[in-house]
Amino acid sequence: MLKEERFQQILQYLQKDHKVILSDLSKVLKVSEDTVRRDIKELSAQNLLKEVRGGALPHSPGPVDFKERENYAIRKKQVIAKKAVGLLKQGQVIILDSGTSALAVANAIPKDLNITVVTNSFPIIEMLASRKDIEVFFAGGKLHRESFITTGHDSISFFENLRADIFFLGVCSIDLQQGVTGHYYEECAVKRAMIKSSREVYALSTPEKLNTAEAFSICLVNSLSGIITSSSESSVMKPYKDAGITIV
Amino acid sequence: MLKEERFQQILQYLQKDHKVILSDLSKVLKVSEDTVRRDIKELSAQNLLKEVRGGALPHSPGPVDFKERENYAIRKKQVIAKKAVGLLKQGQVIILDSGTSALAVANAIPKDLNITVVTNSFPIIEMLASRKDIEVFFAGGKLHRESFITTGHDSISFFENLRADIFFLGVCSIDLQQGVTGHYYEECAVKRAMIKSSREVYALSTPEKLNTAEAFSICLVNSLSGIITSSSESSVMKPYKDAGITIV
DNA sequence: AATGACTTTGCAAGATGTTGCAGGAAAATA
DNA sequence: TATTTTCCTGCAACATCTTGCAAAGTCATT
Repeated sequence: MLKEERFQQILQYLQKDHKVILSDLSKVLKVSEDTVRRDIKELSAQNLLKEVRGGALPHSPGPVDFKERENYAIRKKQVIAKKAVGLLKQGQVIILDSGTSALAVANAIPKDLNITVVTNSFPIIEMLASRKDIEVFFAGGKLHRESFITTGHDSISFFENLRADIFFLGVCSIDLQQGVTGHYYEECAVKRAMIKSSREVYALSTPEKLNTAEAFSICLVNSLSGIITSSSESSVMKPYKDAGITIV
Repeated sequence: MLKEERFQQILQYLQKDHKVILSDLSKVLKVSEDTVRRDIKELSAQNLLKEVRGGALPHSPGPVDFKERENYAIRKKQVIAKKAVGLLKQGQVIILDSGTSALAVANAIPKDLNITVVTNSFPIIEMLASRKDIEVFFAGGKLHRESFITTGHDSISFFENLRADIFFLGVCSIDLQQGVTGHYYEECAVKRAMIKSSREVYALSTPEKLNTAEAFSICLVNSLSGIITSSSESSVMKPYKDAGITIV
């Protein structure tokens, strides 16, 4: 059985019984208790459960189906998120964009990384509110209700006065010719400022967003340090690789 | 049974019966009284309940749930909120502070007023997210987790570049001699900037906050345009009235 | 296939956490 | 004050966790 399979099973049991116990899982999954313990430690680092002595509990014992729905979207993008946080190094300053992909990245930030997060997205603030190990800065500006972010001059100038190590550009359309494009003018303007202020820029993109374009231009594909995607089909990514773009 | 499970159960019983008794819990949870005592001591250290001789009590009377408490507080402060929104005029720019009083004001803003709200409080943004008739600006800065606001240079300079009609100063201590004072240095610094940028400043204060003082000074009482309070007892307010302060 | 770098797994020894118990201290009650 | 109840402390037995290590497995490259 693959490690990821075990992860899924552990989370499933947790959802069903509202707790899991090391010795039980060891029997059911037919691996040693040590392995289960290590699995749980890893899942805990991803904020998917709470590690306790002897087993694990759901992270929030509150209303299950409410959080579940949000978690669903995040879990689907965990492949992307995992790749993204893999790029992070101790003490870095990162910019997190809006969108569920960026939210998944925020959720996946490991415990002991001591990074600083800068964002203009309210959902990300909510996600990181309880993470006392992460320093969080928020870019002020006008509330943009469609994306639940701030935009406008204030937001842009906030990012202009900043130098970040990595910027994770949230879900948007990517096309080799058109570059990266977005739907709202104001939002794209802020994204451009974020790009300018970052040493590296990684676009988070699910495969279906590739080879599509929207109204407003954000940047050319060669401005990107790389594209992070969940796709394993190399055929979709090949044109980008051929164009010299790093695919994570 | 896991230790954390016991914790949850103890808290559950506490919520249901408004008290728990060591000997009872010992029987129900099938552990020794000493263990229950140690559990309660630990929960008490986390401020989740109040340890008393022979058992434990809920920490604060009233709703335990976070959101519930928010609603509860808002309802209590509706008198203040109603008085506050009575001062508003079409098209004005207002600054809303942090705290539940200001949140109650945000909640009470009438539909057709077309005002612009500026704030550094995340709960207020959440409250106003669906109000498409209100233009909302948010002051960026460093996330201050205790109050769920932004603070620091960015936040202050945001307010410095602003001219508001009215500022509703959130819950804080007021005393005739000490003036208006607050608990966190950073928070107070932002409040001072808000005051400077506003034509009128109204303090929102429940009666129990009057004649108390905290560590950091925000302003003198004569810098206030008035105090908005729910108290109908004129005896409490008389010294302030005598000092020439408007009481709403 | 074979190689080498890397990850995963199970094991063992020592460290740490948890629990119930006993004896004495402290607080409430009579 | 005497008595009862509850609380704290230290301790021993036990369960669980951490760490390091070696064997087995995985993967890309040759």
